[in-house]
Amino acid sequence: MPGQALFWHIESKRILLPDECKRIRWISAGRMHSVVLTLTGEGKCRIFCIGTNTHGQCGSDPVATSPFVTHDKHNVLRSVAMPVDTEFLKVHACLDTTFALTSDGHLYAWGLGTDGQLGNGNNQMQWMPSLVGGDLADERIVHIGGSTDTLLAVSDKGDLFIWGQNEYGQLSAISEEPQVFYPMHVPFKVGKVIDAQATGSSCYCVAILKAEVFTWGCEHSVVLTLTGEGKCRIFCIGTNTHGQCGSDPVATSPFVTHDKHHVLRSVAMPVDTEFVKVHACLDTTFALTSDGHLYAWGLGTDGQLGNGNNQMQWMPSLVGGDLADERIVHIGGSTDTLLAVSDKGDLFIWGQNEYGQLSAISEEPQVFYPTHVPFKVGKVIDAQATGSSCIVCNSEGEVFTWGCEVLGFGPMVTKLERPMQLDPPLFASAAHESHRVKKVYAGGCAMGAVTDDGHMFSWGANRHGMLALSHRNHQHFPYQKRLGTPPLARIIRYFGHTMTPSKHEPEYVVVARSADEEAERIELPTNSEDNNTLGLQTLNALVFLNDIIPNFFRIDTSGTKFYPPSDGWADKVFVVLSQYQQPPESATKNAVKKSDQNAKRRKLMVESDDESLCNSCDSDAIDPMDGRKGVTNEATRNAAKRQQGASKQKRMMGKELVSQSADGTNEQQDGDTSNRIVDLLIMGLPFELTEDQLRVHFESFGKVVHCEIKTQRGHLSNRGFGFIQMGDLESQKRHHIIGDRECQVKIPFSKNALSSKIFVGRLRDGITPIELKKHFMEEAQKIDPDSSVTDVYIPRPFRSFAFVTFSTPVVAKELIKMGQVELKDSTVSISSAHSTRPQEAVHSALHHPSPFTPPHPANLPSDESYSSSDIYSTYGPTKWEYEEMAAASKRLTAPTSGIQQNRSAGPMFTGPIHQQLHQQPFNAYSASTSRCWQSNA
DNA sequence: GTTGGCAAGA
Repeated sequence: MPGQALFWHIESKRILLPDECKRIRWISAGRMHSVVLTLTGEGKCRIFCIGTNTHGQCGSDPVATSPFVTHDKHNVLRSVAMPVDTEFLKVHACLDTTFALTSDGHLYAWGLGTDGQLGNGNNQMQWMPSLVGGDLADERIVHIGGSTDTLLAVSDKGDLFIWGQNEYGQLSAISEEPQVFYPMHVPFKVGKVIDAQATGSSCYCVAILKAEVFTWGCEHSVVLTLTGEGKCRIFCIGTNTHGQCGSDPVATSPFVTHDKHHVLRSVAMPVDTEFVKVHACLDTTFALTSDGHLYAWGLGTDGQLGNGNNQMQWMPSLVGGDLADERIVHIGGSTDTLLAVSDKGDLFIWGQNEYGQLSAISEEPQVFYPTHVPFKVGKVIDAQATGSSCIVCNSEGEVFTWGCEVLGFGPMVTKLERPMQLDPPLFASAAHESHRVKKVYAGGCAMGAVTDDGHMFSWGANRHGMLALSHRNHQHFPYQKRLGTPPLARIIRYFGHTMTPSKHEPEYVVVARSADEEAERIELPTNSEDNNTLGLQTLNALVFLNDIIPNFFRIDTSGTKFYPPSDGWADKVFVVLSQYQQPPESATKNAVKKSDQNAKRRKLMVESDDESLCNSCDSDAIDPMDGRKGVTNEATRNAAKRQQGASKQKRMMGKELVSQSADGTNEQQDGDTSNRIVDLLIMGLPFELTEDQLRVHFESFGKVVHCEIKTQRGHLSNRGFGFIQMGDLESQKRHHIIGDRECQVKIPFSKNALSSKIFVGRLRDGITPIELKKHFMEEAQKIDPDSSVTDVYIPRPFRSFAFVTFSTPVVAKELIKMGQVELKDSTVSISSAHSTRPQEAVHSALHHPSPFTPPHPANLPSDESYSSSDIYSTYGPTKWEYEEMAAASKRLTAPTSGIQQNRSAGPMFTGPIHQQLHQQPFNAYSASTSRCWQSNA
């Protein structure tokens, strides 16, 4: 930004930065002066001060020049003459002293030094910047704080240094003198300090004791802090509707956990002792003391509070049951099932038991007191739980799981009542490497493990791609994640937020390999989230066996999925004609002739042939177990080998049967463009991708007429999007993974395109996005059976309106024409959603925080920091999906069971048919391979 | 009673 963008008004004068200063890096304000760190176009650092210079705090001689003039006759500021020409990261101003921190960790100071603020051993004023000495000499300083005359610095190691004024004894840990003239290391046991500040009479710092110090639940977070005196303070932020933030949700607003100055209020703990860990599950919060006592507050409907009842409780209380005489060292559990571990390595569980994850101790759906489980799993060191399963690791580095859904034993094992050990070689990233696991993770429906040599593995239901595996399939075995991108913190975050969304039970379509009655049969799950449609990605043609009804199947507009018959899929058997089984051309033609002359059906067959072609080109979509791989990366190959070696089970893996390719185009397409060849907008491209690589990718789907990647004006770097024009319509409608990124292929905005979004007014409070989606899905289908709701947005705080977007503008148009619809016993109004985008731009320019605002040190990016936006990242669910998941997680439906495991099986009929179709998955696991641990009980 | 985040040629 140009220097002129930043100015001060002093005595009606407009003070400017020199033209060469193009960017602002940091600003800080003292009592009567300010300091700004800028970067020139060449990346040089320049520091400017403005304001009162009576003590030299603006970096010029107050005797030689006017004490107020820090700018020239053109009102352009003069930069402070720094003794080194290096990179500066930060500037800081306290009352009358100024500091600048270099990128190599040296601190410079100038201005008032009467209380030793300059840290140079004396109490003189000094207008020329000088190096701050004392214990900082051999340290790499990363932070400077202090608003008055007491200063704190933090080194890259997290050590804390203090100096300056000590009139109130705030530095009494190091000195009894009223001033400390050199920075001194303070050996407070506060862990790794990441931020430190001081008032006129007190100091505080935020320290990281352990990574677990900050955890988050469904709608709230909890942080454990230490004061300068080493006192523990626990703060919660977020929704307090169930008292999970530790204040009375009735007496106070359920959302306000801070005072009018936006300062958080600490949770009133019943004991003033040292806390070592805080933990949040969905709507309940826990704090663990150093002497092994666990406290809980928040939602207790499933017995999460472990106090014997099912009440909500905002005041922290001691967790009881079998924990009473134990010294607890760990608390885990991401949803409503909790696990605690004692110092002896004993395991205790309580809370929700709807999926039998606690069936070793109880048959009830809830367990209200922590109960010791006598599993023979060795000395437990870490324990976590998803919404339906548990995972522990022991001191030998062995991992055990039990419960429901994906447990890491392949698609066949979806229910275990007792812990079963995962094969250790699954956790070895190479033959010679360690396979000892030291830490396990669990979210709503996925798990993870980290070995003692730092390798990370994950597995579970891959909802919304939350496992960041470059594909959307469930991961049935531990799969090694290459760390770096995305960083560890982010992956952990996925685990923390992977809620199981509610879903209607899918139907199962019985499909036979041939019309022969003896032929093997398989059940295919329908997409319950999409009207029980059956995806066609892996099917070449479907022939209805029992009866032939013309136009029996309706196919969606993209030609990729079947709508269910009017009386559902049940009680019918279908035959699949696979291209691997029969000569494709004649067989397909015969099938068409014999069974159905319908033109739409023929079109489908042509398209589905094409679909299989697409699949075989899409390297990421290919099963790593399958020989036909394209560019499968090494990690995938290793994992494939590992999985092959680790399990003798025959299994069918591969892509989801349910089609996703319909997502490739979105609501922005209008009726015309969807059937015309147009330029396609490709978003989400890897930044390093070249046009040639993009062309090669799209050429595998057909002729490429035009290919272009957009770059910054005057730069070579790719802006992450480009345009493609394909030679034919069919290859235009694809779902693409380029590099390791899932890219969105869209038809660009057309100026005269109709809007697919409506404004819904007069909504009653309490309506959820899920309810809105469901209702408008029904409304949409009355208008166009092929249409659907693609987005629902309810602005928060609730203002009685929402926005609903449909897959086609026709639905929006018709609903707007209707003007209103009945929704849950009330009438809601419908009107067009007028875009406010131009105003939005103005609004944001006026009201958004200035881009100059320096980030809070605690928010600076680092491997261990995370922002709340991480959970909405490319890899994870969108905000709306997240909200939906969070809401849904409160009424978890029965986990997938039985045949649904086939959802992730496929491609169809290229491998053995599932042998155990009609058996319960638990039975499918043979006793001979079972290493199921039995309870002593 | 009109929007979050995403980010969008020529």
